[in-house]
Amino acid sequence: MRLSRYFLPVLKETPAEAQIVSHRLMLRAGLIKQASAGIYSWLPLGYRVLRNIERIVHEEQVRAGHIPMLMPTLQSADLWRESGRYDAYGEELLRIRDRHDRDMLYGPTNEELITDIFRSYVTSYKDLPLTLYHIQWKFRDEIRPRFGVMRGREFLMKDGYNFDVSKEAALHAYNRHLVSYLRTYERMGLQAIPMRADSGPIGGDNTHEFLVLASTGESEVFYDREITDLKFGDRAIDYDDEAQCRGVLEEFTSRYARTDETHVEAEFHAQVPEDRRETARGIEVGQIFYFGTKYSEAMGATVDDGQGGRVPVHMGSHGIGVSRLLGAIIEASHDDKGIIWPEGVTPFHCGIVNLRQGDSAADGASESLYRALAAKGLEPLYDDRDERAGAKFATMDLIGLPWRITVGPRGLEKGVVELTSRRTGESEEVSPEAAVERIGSIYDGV
RNA sequence: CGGGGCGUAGCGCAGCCUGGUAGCGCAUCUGUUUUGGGAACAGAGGGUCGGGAGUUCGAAUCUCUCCGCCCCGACCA
Repeated sequence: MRLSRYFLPVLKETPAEAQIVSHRLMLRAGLIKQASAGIYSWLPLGYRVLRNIERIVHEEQVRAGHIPMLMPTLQSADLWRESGRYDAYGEELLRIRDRHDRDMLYGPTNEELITDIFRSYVTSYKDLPLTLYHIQWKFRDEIRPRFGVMRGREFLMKDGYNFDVSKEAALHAYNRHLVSYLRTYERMGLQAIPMRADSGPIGGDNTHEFLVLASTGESEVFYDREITDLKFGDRAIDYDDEAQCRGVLEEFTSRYARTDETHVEAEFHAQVPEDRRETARGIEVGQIFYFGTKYSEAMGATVDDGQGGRVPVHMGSHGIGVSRLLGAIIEASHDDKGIIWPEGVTPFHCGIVNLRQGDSAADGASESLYRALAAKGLEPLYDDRDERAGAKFATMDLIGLPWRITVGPRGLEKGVVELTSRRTGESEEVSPEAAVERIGSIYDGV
């Protein structure tokens, strides 16, 4: 993409309403624009990151054997009356009436819809196990939206639902989700720690939240410092292997890690030596639940058990806050100049800064770099504006592309361009061909 | 919803207390000189001062009312 033809409204000054760094940077870098309280438009650059996060979530879900689909945002109140949640959910549920005076609602979650789909078609244990998921906009009419996309009212969420014939099978689904979530967050450059959580209005008694440590997080967290040394990495995993999935769960959840909702000081002290006790703040970026037959019983989702009877299916639900992840990633990865995108989610693979627009050598070298990167399947953002170098660097630093190639007449006389890491700030002079190779190899396997 | 605050040019703000018909910085546009970390000079455009009502000869300014937004608290991906 050529910056001169793109739509990237960066702000030099910080908008007054933004309190936390990720919100400020999202506004300044031209990622989002507030439409009304807790509701945002995704501008082109922010949309690219959102789509990248979505893509990673899809890839990891499919890898775990889960099946993508799409359910509507607007739902009939009738299903929610069936589950009992139409009245139980409270003011966060946005209730809407259509022209025929039918009660509708903007879905805050989808247990009812998915259970209705399931019971309409699935009648045999032979069709299980089954996990369906979608990535769809949700609406929760928060009392006080704040922190930009971190606590919006409208937000994009991946929510998945597993259906299993027994509790044991459903717990494997739970473990499988935990493993796939660990992989998902790591691909985005995040460390998200599973912590024992509270079930809230979804219900159920087996649940973990995934927390990204950040000083601006809304939850207070208590954990054993050893947990932060755990990495899932690129280990091979067979998602159908129950023992393997359970092993990962045990590895990542055996140490003390809880949010303020479930924290018990005495247990914390008993289980963790003093020098490893950490108290910090965290951003919740996902949650997994096993809730048994709560919805299947209420809504009659049963299957033949193979022995002539019918049993309600065991279910769980699993969520990843896709739009919130942008905020979480920025909170975890920025400096005083702007965002630093992890390679996995960056909106463009690298920036090209032409220091002397209009200089035929610099223009020509920039153009050929641009084409060479594109030929490798990479998408560079080429700042071809007739601006001074400082302004171009400031823009690149703000929007946070992890790599930058700087092209100028002086370097070209020596046959080199400058390759700079946004994260470390370190530069090296290499030939244009070597720069293309290096960027290509960085993104191999990302 | 309770408490606090804000709404004036695209953005950030001053002006309001003490009424006299709107200003600063950045951005934008034109021109010239510039160009290796947010350029300089000269000129230009852009505002029914959130909406409505009232007081007044006269309202951004005072009063009432509605709307929107932000912050602190109770709720949550």
